Amino acid sequence: MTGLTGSRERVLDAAVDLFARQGYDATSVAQVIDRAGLTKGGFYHHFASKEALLYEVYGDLITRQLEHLEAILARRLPPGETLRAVIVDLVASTAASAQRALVFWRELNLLGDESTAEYRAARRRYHDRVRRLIRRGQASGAFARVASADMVTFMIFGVINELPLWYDPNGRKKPAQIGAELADIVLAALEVRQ
Amino acid sequence: MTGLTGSRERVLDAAVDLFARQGYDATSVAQVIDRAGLTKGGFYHHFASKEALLYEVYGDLITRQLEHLEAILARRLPPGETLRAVIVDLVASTAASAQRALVFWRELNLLGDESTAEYRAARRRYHDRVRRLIRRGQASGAFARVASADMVTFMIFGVINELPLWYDPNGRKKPAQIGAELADIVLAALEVRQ
DNA sequence: TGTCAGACCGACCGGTCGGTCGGTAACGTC
DNA sequence: GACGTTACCGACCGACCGGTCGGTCTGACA
Repeated sequence: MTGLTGSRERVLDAAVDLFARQGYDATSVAQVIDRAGLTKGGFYHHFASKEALLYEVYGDLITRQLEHLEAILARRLPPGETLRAVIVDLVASTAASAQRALVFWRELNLLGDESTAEYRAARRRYHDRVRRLIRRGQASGAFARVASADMVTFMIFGVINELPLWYDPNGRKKPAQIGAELADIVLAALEVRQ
Repeated sequence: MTGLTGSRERVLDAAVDLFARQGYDATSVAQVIDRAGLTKGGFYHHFASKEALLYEVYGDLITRQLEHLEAILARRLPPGETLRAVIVDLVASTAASAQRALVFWRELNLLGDESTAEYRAARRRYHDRVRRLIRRGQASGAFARVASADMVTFMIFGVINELPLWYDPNGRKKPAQIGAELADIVLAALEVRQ
């Protein structure tokens, strides 16, 4: 029955799972095709290289997240509401693609060549957008200057990047709840008090 | 002149740097010995295997951090001051051994066998101590219940684990300053307001 | 001067890696 | 029913991997 599904997708699914569990380097092409149920020849018919497989695993995850971010920013809500929406959305998309997010975040720092430049740039842009949002909020008085915008940004992405390590899709806490909780802490820290 | 230094140390230094930059799997023994200036035979005279090298890179970092933590807890300061001291100390030791911390944190999730059980247990214990500290602070009313102790803990370790990725030893911000800033945000989030 | 141990050398080993390639079977099209 | 295309097979390749091992050099000590 699985034969009906495209080999491409089966390979991709197997690769995501293995890369997430063992890492890219520690996973051999043989392992991937073994689980996907095809052979070397079949694999290299669909993919140019093992590395191409890795890029495909990344997919448009970061690009999609960036689009979401731009959409939220375009709504021009107050800084607090904007930041909350950004965090909730980012947690949701990260949880929904937890394995891919894990591979993305773990391997991107290792592949230093120009082939990952696109993804790296997208990630940096996401980072910059959030930092600017916080900095502007602080400048306008909406957010407290309890810490630098850089530190707050590192904190937000620090949790979310590690989310795939502890998030359990079958657990009690749903992504929306996790996102809300995280937004609560961050906004509490940034709350202006007199 | 470098010949005066022990080969062991030179190998270890080279390994830390290469592992941090490229990852453990992507680094070959040949690369390490090439940089350290000795040969295969010399390397295997000092180390039992490539994996042994990795354990040595971990060293007693996590154990030392755990000892620091216990010492701080033993002082029985108020929750707020304890948490601040813990964060500042953890940031300081992570920054001081940034490369080792990076390798430790990145590779530990990949090596699933029993050889890393010791390190894994130590890390989990550190995690548990901090979470309990926060939970008790919330129970006693010292900390706000803005979010679950789990989430706050994930946030603290999330930033610190990723610190080696952006921390610059030659940068303006010193570890003590980073630690203080991080403690400020966390404590601001946990501050009880009426 | 003889001896011994530790440090180190470098050729070599079996195995695994990512990747190639000539071939074949199924199928839509005319 | 001939033909091109697409999907796939599996034997094979050279490079490189971690690790071994017989041997050499050197310095401390007797």
